[in-house]
Amino acid sequence: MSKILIVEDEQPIVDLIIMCLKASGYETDYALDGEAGADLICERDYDLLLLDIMLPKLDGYELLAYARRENIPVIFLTAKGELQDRVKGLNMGADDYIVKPFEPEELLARIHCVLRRYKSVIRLPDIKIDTRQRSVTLHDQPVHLTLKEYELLLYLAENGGIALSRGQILANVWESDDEDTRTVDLHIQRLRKKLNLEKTIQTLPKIGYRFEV
Amino acid sequence: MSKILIVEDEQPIVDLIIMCLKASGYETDYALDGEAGADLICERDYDLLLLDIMLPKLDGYELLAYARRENIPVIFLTAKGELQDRVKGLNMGADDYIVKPFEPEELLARIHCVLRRYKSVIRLPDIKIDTRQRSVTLHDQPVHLTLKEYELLLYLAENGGIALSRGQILANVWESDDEDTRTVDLHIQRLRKKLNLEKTIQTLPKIGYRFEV
DNA sequence: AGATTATGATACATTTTTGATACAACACCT
DNA sequence: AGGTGTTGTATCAAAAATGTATCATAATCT
Repeated sequence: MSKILIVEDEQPIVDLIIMCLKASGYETDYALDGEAGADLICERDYDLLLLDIMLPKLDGYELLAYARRENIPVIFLTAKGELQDRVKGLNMGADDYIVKPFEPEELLARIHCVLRRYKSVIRLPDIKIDTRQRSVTLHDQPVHLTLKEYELLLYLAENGGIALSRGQILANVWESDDEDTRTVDLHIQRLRKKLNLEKTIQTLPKIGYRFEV
Repeated sequence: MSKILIVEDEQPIVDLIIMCLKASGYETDYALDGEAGADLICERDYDLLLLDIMLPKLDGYELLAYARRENIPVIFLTAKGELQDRVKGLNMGADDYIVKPFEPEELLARIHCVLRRYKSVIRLPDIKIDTRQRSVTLHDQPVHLTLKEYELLLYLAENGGIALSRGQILANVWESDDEDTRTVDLHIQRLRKKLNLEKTIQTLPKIGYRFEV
């Protein structure tokens, strides 16, 4: 079952949440300040974080950065007045928020929703990409991709069905605006070869490429 | 009418733009820094963004990323010297740019153009054009068009019912002012053949062509 | 009608773009 | 220093796109 970390400095709230989660079969850990939370995030592997924003030592936003690094979804626990916080958190990449005080049912619903929505695994025909492990398999056989190959694959997969110019690809994967280079073509070739994507990655002559979905 | 968000840190420019847009019947919002802009983009639904590049807190490129996520077209407002910015922006997927200071008429023209162009699916009898995919189907069967064929079709479809001279077509699709060439005729033929447009693309002898709608 | 001009159809030559391969530069690790 | 892996450039071959030339056909004009 999923493992959830709670970082929240008010013990009674922590206890309440843990009770709820245990009852629903989730595994839980908790930390009462940001630093302890950060340590746990690094040490262990969680499927979801519940983060208070106002925390001693390290605040929720900083923990959010940790979470992003490890690709763990986050739900913020915000106090009533902190609408701005909420917006900022969502902008920074939180997956949801819940306003304290909340009903246990609502919390569970949101957790369920985020976990379901949060696909660290992208499934394509024959290919599976696990963004948390940064691993790719073809017919369940692991395939080694270099960094650029992996990033390119991800970009293509995320933009499946859309025509992408070389310029766009370069800008987004390489963060370059070079015009006169065949780098993209070469990496497309390598991906096609490694993952049998000859048909899936369509060449659009004079335009660029399109990843068929 | 369309809703447009302006993100620009110079209030006088904002006021000017708002005045223009209101006069043309657009609904407007504005933000004076990148963060406020990001919040608005997430909260509300815009049809178009006008983005300055140099902005406090979050720059135009970052906002562009937000826009891409929500599929909102973007026009950059660039200062005179920033040609590189312009190129980078276009590569990253901006739809147009305009150099400050600009004439209100020009801004309106570009806005109009982008909004029209950004409709991603154009439906014609039997034919569907998806501009995001850069794909064309005839009776739901994909039809392969070359770049020029595709651009020509788009131009014709956008100017349905209007008589177009070869000169106009050449100017708009080929960006050429060649006089003595049969290129247009040839491409019209190819389109007619590929998409059963013998009747739909009317020949206007001594004039040019007209796409019937 | 016959001449003239404009357009349609086809074939082909040219140019441009992409695929494939080899290799050089570079970083990283031991 | 040597080995390994990644990344991008250079080169050539293959494929695709594009435009010209040519001739047939249709429309127009005197």
